[in-house]
Amino acid sequence: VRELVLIDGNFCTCFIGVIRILKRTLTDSPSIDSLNDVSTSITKINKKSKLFLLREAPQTLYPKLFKAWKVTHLVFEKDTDAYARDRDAAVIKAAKEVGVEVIVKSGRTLWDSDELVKNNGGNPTMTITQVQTAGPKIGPVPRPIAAPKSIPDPGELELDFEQEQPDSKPDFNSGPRRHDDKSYEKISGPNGDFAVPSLEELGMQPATTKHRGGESLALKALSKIIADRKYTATFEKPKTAPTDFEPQATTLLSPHLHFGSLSIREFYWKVQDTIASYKGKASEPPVSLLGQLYFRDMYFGAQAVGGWYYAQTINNPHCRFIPFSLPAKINPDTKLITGEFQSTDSQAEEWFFRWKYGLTGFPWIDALMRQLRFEGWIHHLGRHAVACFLTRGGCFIHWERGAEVFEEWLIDHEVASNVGNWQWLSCTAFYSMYYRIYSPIAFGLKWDPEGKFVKKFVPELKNLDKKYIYEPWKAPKGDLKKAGVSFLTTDQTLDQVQRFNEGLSNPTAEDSKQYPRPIFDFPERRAFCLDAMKKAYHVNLYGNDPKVLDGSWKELFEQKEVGKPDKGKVTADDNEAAERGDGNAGGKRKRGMEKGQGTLDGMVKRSKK
DNA sequence: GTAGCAGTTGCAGTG
DNA sequence: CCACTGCAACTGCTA
Repeated sequence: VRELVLIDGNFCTCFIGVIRILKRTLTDSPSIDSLNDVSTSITKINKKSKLFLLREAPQTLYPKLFKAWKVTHLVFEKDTDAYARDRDAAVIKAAKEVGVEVIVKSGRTLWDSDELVKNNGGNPTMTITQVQTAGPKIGPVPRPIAAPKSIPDPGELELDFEQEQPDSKPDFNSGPRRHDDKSYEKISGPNGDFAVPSLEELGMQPATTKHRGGESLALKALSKIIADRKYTATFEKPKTAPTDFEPQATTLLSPHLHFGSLSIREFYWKVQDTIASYKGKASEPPVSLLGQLYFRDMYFGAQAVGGWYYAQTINNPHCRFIPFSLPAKINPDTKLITGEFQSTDSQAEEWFFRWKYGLTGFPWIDALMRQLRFEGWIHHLGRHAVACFLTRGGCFIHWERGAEVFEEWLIDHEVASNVGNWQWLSCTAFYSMYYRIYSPIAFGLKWDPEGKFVKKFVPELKNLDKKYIYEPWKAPKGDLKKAGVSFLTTDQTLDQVQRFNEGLSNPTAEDSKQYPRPIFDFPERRAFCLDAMKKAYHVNLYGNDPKVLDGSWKELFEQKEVGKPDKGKVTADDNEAAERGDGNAGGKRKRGMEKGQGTLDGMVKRSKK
């Protein structure tokens, strides 16, 4: 983990932001754009000023900086991410010790996530309804505040202390880095001017994404959206095509919300005012534009309670335990995930890496994963498709593995939304209709029967007849020959995966006409997953269950196996579980436990019948 | 306390 | 092209 700290001004006000350069690879130029844009904006207000950037972690930097620059006030935005809470607590403590006044403002979400939780009975917000009830209790979303008209001069910028470099491990950027990271050689940057670093300076190759960052662009994009009143007022997420590109069907403003280059209040009120003045019938949450923001607040509210455990299954009381392949390794002392996964299933591992690099042999899935890797953004429904495919609707691989890939590549990545959506799609939290499974063939076909999206991102298949574009393995030899397409062997496919994993090969495979065969028979895997999900729902364990923690969950699943063929029995169990009334105390959820196994902690508060 | 309904966006088949 | 159903079936919310 490396951090860059942004500082401006040092008299009575001090504008401070923190940017994490974390697990960023091929896609990240919006972060750099955002920094440059805010710096330019500051200079426009005061020619002597700009964004002053120091290269050191805030936990170690601030205590020294407070003294060196005689800081009187520290102002920053509240951040409820688990890491950020720890970091900010350390910084606040250091500030208090030297008498620096700390002002924390909330503005990352519509409502302060801790307040939202308070107004939801102290519980994590797990449904959109809860957000829509709890939010307004806090009050209306505040109107955005205009940018300052003046900013004081920066003053002296002398640094009378040594730089402390962060740990070099773990180094998430070692893969895509092309030469040494020069950004940490000097605390005020290579030229001593506190400048924003370039990707080159960080040792990274040029970003492949076409998406750019910065407030100027964000406001322009927002104006354009608002100008289309009908689009803004009648937006319905499920009716937007995940296959649309240039232009995409949704707003593409999420990266700006992530980087802070667009105020969520600005967005909320611009949309709200447009709806208010719209003559026709406007759409409503959850499908409307504002509905999307409510979901974001929902995930932030859930994270605000869960802390570090929100982002993993183990020790998470709100995450259903499902025995997916490739679960995380756990530190037994902290019960936190270590960043590595258990590598005991070689087939699952092969499937995982082929999924990651867009080589599953299912063109719809591969196209989406390549769009993710090179552009850092995919449509929400596209994310659904690949997430369902990796987890409960295909590979049966752990959602944490998918979330890690999204964290690495998405330019709009936020822990709360990313983790929450992976839990949603894997039916481990927020959502439970696991029998609704996306087809890697039918879903793309529904939106894009011509296969334009696939042909754009899987150019190997660009000459293939649309009839086979979602199922090239079904194409007759003649059609394949005409399109110049041939199939990679498994070994060749794995070589390709290896090259991509090392960041070596030209990612677009522009000149290749070779494409993998599908990793598995989808209908077969669909049936397998349905069955496995059903079983896991009946066993009904959550991440904080002692049996999950100590590994004895395995026995429950084996016993389940024995009773499985008798369908009537399962139904009877269901009924009994429902009758039992579910001792649902203190957030410990143990619903529908299997008969004869009801000895787990906290579950046996049977309501008297 | 409970029954019935609805749920951000499934799919395949029918009319 | 749309609306509806059956598939086999989960859970929060509301009345």
